[in-house]
Amino acid sequence: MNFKINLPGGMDLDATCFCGQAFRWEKSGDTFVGIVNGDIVNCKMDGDTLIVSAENENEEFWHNYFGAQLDYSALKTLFCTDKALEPCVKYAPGIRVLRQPFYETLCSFIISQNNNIPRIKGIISRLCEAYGKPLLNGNFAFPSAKDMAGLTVEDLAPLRSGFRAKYLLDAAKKVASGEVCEEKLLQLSNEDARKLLCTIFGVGPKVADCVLLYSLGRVDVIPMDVHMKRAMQERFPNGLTQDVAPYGGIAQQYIFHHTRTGK
DNA sequence: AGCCAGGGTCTGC
DNA sequence: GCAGACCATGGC
Repeated sequence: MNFKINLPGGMDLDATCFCGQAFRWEKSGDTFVGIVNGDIVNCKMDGDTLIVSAENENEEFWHNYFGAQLDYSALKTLFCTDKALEPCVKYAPGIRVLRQPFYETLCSFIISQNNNIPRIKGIISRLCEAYGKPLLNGNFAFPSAKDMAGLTVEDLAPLRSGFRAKYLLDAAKKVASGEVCEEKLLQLSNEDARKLLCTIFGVGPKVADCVLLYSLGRVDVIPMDVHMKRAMQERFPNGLTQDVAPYGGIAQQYIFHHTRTGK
């Protein structure tokens, strides 16, 4: 099924898919192919319009996924009133923060700890291949919590995820049992949701904040990794402005991408 | 060889 | 509450 989504302020698919927030997108010519919720998704931009080809016809879902409810044009105008933030926005103005499936996001950022992006992608790819549902063309869905809840660390050995394997299994068990679930988290404040996420063995403040921002839509949450800590110290000694703070997570994405790949 | 990568846990003060 | 060791793996 094909449909179009209007994205105010446009989107740079290249920057958005490869700025360290999502790990299951590939570029194929001028098309971007992602695996999302067990669906192979093909995307292309036409001006400010996103053309999506996917089996999942729930337009609401894709609106959510690509943050279509947010006017990035207005956001960027706001961000550029901060002269320290402006160069980060101008460096890759087409970045959007995606709202991704809960369990996949949780696992992905558990895997991300003390790790680099290419290796994160590799581990996730091997996890899907081993325990995810087969899709067309040799693709695999991200496994569900129930798919993984009965596994052992030995079962995860082929992933070469190192010390993170036991963390993944505790996340799988707590999500499969409903002890930690998206429905609960959505009702909680940032602080309480963070606390609940941190009951998972191997989930600390940074991973929890990534889940809050990239899956639960808390765009005011700023995950602080080493790059962001450095960037904030050097470029934003007084923090973000009061006007920007409610969208701090989105500003973070521009800052993170700029400090990592800019010069 | 040593350092770093979108950290967290555990121990000891 | 906070610093430091330790944790697997791979690229540079």
